[in-house]
Amino acid sequence: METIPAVTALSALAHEGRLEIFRLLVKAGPAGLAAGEIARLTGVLPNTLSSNLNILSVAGLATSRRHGRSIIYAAAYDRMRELLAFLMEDCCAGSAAICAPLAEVVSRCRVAEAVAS
Amino acid sequence: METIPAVTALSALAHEGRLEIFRLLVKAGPAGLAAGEIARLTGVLPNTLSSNLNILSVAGLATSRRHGRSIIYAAAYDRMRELLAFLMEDCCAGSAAICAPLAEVVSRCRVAEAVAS
DNA sequence: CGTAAATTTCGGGTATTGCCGAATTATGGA
DNA sequence: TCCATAATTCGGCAATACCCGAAATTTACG
Repeated sequence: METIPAVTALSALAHEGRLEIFRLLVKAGPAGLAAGEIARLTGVLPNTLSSNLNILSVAGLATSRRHGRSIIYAAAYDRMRELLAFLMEDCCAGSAAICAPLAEVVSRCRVAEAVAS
Repeated sequence: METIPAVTALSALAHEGRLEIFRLLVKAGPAGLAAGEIARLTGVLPNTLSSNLNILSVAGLATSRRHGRSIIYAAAYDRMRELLAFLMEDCCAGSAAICAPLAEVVSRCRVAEAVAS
């Protein structure tokens, strides 16, 4: 991942409301959530939400598809993984002090998945 | 790590110039870099740099100490690790699709460190 | 002391962001 | 067709971010 898209993605996540939206989308999984449902869950106005969903989409962190009258948003797992890889490889360039301890976090994630499935 | 400091850190990194500064600091290691040296390396004006260094410091991503007439800035490895852990655990809450593939990135970082040492 | 060097702080002007109310578009159903 | 629903787009306003030149602060050194 290059610098500019990484900065765009970081900027998209550097907002409390959008971070909450992204969190909801990740929890919802590939099935995603309708915009209206996100508005209901978060309590934000539909137009504000629409703007923030668009920012996440432009940053590549969310995808959208129409389903009847609703538009379903889903987290873009690949993009988020790319962003994390960018940050980690960027950080690890000089030292492993940051990334090496994250091995435990990664392994915990895998365990969580194994338990869930 | 809680949401607010995470958003602050993300916001600090969501800026091309500050991301470049942080990258330089990480590469420089615990020894850090003098503000003037960063200014020379990046070509930004000293006052603009000072402002961005302050933003990184407030976000907890950089530390500073005086050394003679210079002020040495260094990357705050712990804070960056906390931020990455926050993002990964936040992402992994529902699925390992994002974090599990990062195991390879982590292992590559460790190898790099082993080679370097 | 007095001066130079390193960095920060101050003040501004411009650009961007964020939020809201209102209007608009798009879809599904009676 | 007509209406209700879902979501977006538009216009404006307040707040914030960014960058710069100039001045101030802090430290080192003769």
